[in-house]
Amino acid sequence: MNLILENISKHISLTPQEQELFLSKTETHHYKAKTILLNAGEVCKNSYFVNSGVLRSFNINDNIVEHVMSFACSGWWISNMYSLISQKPGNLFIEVLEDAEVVLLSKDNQEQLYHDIPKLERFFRILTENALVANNQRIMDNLSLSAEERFEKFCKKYPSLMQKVPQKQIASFIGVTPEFFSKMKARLLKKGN
Amino acid sequence: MNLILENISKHISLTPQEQELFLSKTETHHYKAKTILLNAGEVCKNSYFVNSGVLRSFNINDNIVEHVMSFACSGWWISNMYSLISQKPGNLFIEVLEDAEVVLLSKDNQEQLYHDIPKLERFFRILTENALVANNQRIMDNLSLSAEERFEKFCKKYPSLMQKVPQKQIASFIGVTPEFFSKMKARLLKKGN
DNA sequence: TTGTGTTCTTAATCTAGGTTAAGTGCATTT
DNA sequence: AAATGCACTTAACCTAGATTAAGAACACAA
Repeated sequence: MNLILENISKHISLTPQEQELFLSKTETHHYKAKTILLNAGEVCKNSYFVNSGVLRSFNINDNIVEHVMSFACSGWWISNMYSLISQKPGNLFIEVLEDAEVVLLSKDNQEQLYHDIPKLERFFRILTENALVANNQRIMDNLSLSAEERFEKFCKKYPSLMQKVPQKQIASFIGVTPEFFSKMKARLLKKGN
Repeated sequence: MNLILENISKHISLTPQEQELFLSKTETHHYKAKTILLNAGEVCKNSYFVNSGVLRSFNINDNIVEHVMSFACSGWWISNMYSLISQKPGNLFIEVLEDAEVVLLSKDNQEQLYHDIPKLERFFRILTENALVANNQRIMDNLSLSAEERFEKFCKKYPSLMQKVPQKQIASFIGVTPEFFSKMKARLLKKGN
């Protein structure tokens, strides 16, 4: 079955016609690793749902340092929410890390769907609530945990990502330099586990 | 006019009857400073909308250190979203910092309202989206800015809070110790501005 | 097959911010 | 009016994590 419909059906139920309407408003594309789906400075036109592969969003500050905002693998949505809802240029890049099949839902079509299938308001509300809870937790973790503790939490939460993405990007995600991450990893391996 | 209805009308329009129904599902209370509206370990039953005064949410970790998750003043909502949606015990406290008038909306009534006035799904979706954008920004700031830069941003974003809340709580919010905050503030004052 | 780049590691050195501790100036309670 | 407790400051010292630099291991393009 279709992953995105499965995803939706966890929170609301759509009739077959509604499902078809929904899908008709999306586009599915295949992208090679390193493809940039959104550049900083552009207005974000789409939400991206990952069928397979891995994407990430990140920003680059003045010092030419990348900061990873989020990863998305199979079953996850990713976008620049700020830019998407304000339709102003954002400062996030969205990039393919591993060859991916991605479902695109444009902002216009999303608004259209809210109109045609009001239940979808509920679905996206719940989706956004869950994202907010995850972000709340990440903020608390950044305020209260050491780099080592954040790393351990990351490993438990996203075990599959450890293999899939370059570790310098995990370092960036949890908020340390690649050099420190490497040192920390060696330290953890030494003292078992 | 009623602040909460004004708030809602910025995103959706309710008929007078709907407005009345909405209000009938809420309770308004007055609380003295230092009142705890929610304790860590409890299940969060309400969303809180601040008519006047100031609230904050925070957690206390093993070391007996407080970490401020959020402030809420006039016109803002506050809750423990994790606990509210999962109905599991959370680890946040919600406390009144300055005598406050607060509108309570229980989870049950909120669900009831989604049913009776589906437009409210849209309102709360938009509310949650905006909160998510703000949290995204806070995560980026924590990853990429120095304490000094985060402090300056805080001052610009919430000028009124600087006067209203103890500075040790602002320190906690931006992620530094009160001692370092004090030192940093003195440094900034010295070099003008 | 030899470049050219990219990721990862290691190590020396540095610093932003934490810790500990002591003291000051308030409110608020008694 | 004394006492207790917070919020804030200052200063000495400490450390998690950053910076700089160099080399190793690998990928992949020409």
